[in-house]
Amino acid sequence: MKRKITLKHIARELGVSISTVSKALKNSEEIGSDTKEKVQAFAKLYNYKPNNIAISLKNKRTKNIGVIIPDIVHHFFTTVFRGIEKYANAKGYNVIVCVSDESFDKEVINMELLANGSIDGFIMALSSGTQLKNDYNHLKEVTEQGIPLVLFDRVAEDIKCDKVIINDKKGAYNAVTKFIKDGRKRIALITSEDYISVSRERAAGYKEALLDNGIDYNEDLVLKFPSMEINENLIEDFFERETVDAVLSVNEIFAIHSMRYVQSKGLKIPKDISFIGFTDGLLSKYASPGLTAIAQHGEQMGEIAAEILIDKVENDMEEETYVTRVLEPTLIERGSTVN
Amino acid sequence: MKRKITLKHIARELGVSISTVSKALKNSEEIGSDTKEKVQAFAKLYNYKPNNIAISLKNKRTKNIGVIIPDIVHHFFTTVFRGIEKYANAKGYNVIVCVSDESFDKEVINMELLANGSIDGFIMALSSGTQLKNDYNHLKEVTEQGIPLVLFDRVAEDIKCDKVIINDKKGAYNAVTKFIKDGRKRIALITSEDYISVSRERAAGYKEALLDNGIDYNEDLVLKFPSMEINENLIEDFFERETVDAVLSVNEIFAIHSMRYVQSKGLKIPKDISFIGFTDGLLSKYASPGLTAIAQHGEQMGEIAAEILIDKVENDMEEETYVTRVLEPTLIERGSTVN
DNA sequence: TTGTACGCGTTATCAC
DNA sequence: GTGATAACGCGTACAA
Repeated sequence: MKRKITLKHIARELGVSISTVSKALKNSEEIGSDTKEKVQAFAKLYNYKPNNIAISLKNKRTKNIGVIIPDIVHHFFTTVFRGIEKYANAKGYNVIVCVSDESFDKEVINMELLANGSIDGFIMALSSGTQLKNDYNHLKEVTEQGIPLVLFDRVAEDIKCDKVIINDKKGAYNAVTKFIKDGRKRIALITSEDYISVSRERAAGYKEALLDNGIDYNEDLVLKFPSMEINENLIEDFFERETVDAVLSVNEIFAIHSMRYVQSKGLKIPKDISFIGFTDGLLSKYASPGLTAIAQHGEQMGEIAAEILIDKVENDMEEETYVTRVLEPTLIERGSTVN
Repeated sequence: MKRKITLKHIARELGVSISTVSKALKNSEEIGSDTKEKVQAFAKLYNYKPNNIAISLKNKRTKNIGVIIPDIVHHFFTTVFRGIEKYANAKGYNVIVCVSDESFDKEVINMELLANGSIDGFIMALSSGTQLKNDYNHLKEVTEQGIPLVLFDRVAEDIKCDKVIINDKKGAYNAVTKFIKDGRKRIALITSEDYISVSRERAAGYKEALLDNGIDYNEDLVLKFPSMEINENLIEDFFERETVDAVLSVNEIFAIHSMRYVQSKGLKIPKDISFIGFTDGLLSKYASPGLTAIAQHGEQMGEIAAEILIDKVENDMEEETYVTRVLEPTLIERGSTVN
């Protein structure tokens, strides 16, 4: 087993000093060409590579960025992650991922762990636990230490940092407007509780689109799930109770379950009832009929977040100026709506 | 902005030496209780946390594990990752993820980067590029440096390291056996090229099950995609050319596309034609009818891989003994087959 | 042209 | 009980 070789080994072996070796490997002008050659040849032969950790300690830069997301087995987050990883890697950064599992405590623990020197900056989406608790002290502590932070998707108003989001409200607004144009009258919304920032925004867009088109907002047509977990009974109850001809869902899973349920009841999609769902993922694409979806451009979101973060990391400007980039959602039309 | 505080700061502030502070914080018996109290109070007040990088340098242990996977936007890999992350986190390790994007070069670059001190061990699935090239020198170099490596899912015979796989051959064998028991005669296989280890194994199981049941292996019934990319034309040609009453697919995507195509041609699933697909993911669950699937137990796979790796990392035994854990696949029956 | 000395933050050993 | 010193691996200002 050939252990990693260090400058010290090379120096000892060649009978020169460590700094000579260091300089020779950097092709420093100070070093004589014969010594340089000798050192470089030796280094190459033994495949010398500087130790990242030592360099990190010296430079106070790890070239690592920390990503904390609520869930990794989730198409949207995965997509964002790909964007982050792509950009970061191109810039020579590695990505450390921690999953908060929607839990406030895990989010805090992971964050504090990474903040002790392991990373140069954070990119994260708040866990639902954190949004529910509405406690952002862990974020504040990190930013006060001068560690850059970029939030995406699930953000909070009162955290001072850079943010990348999509215009959720507009996405919902456009979807509902399309329903109305298509002649739909009883438009339902399937969502989660309001403490999730994106759900709140989407619900607002839903409501506004209705009102702008002279349709009353009817709370009976809104099905709110207490968590991100699916509950078949609630779906069943809802569709038994209410007659609707269009459904906007804040995520794919809720939409797909609803589609299957109404289909099992003999309704035709999109003739009898129309569907649009947020997060243009695999399920939307492969459902039958295909689910018209509001694309959130996760990959782009990730790239932008990484770009903002790395820029901050590399040019640590003292001034506290934060940007919020708002991406425009896109409606991907498929068989679940008429077009 | 309150920068991170170090032992040195505390020492200077309290007028004691650095080593005294270090010991006091570790509750060392050597230090007087009044000094200890003073130091601990101060450290708490200023929220002192040891610097991970410095500790890593000293201990030659990073408490990071490197995960290199071909693709993150892929349900199976994502599932495995969750298992890894869960176990690693519970053991106090962080996970650095790199995506090889199915490319040999990226795999090599990422691996070398991380191997220079950033991680204590690797968990990875080979990229298709690497399997095609059949070049494993980068893995060899890493293991020869004494860095533990665990391969999962996409492995190669001649790499000396620990491995976690599922019995792909058996999964395919069982699926085909089920088809035959259900009275199916013309059983197709949709797969990718053989250089992908799992596809090769699955094809072998398919063949063996046929032969064991007295059915000739007919190459015309095997549709091979040149890459993991879907190609609608190939599917169309295949089903126009061949009449089949059962299809085993090495992944969900191929299966779903095929199902949609034959449905569009008026065939009924499972009456006229039956489907089973590998990788029990979201698509299988939500297809209509649901796709009977061979579950690969990704999360469990990840946990086992992490367990093996961390065990090796923490008890770096010199003896080179490697294990290969083989998980049993499970058939999840849904509407695409009769049961 | 080469080498010495110091610092990054921490811990362990040994001396006082 | 407390502190000085060395070491982890590297880079660099400064001295020779």
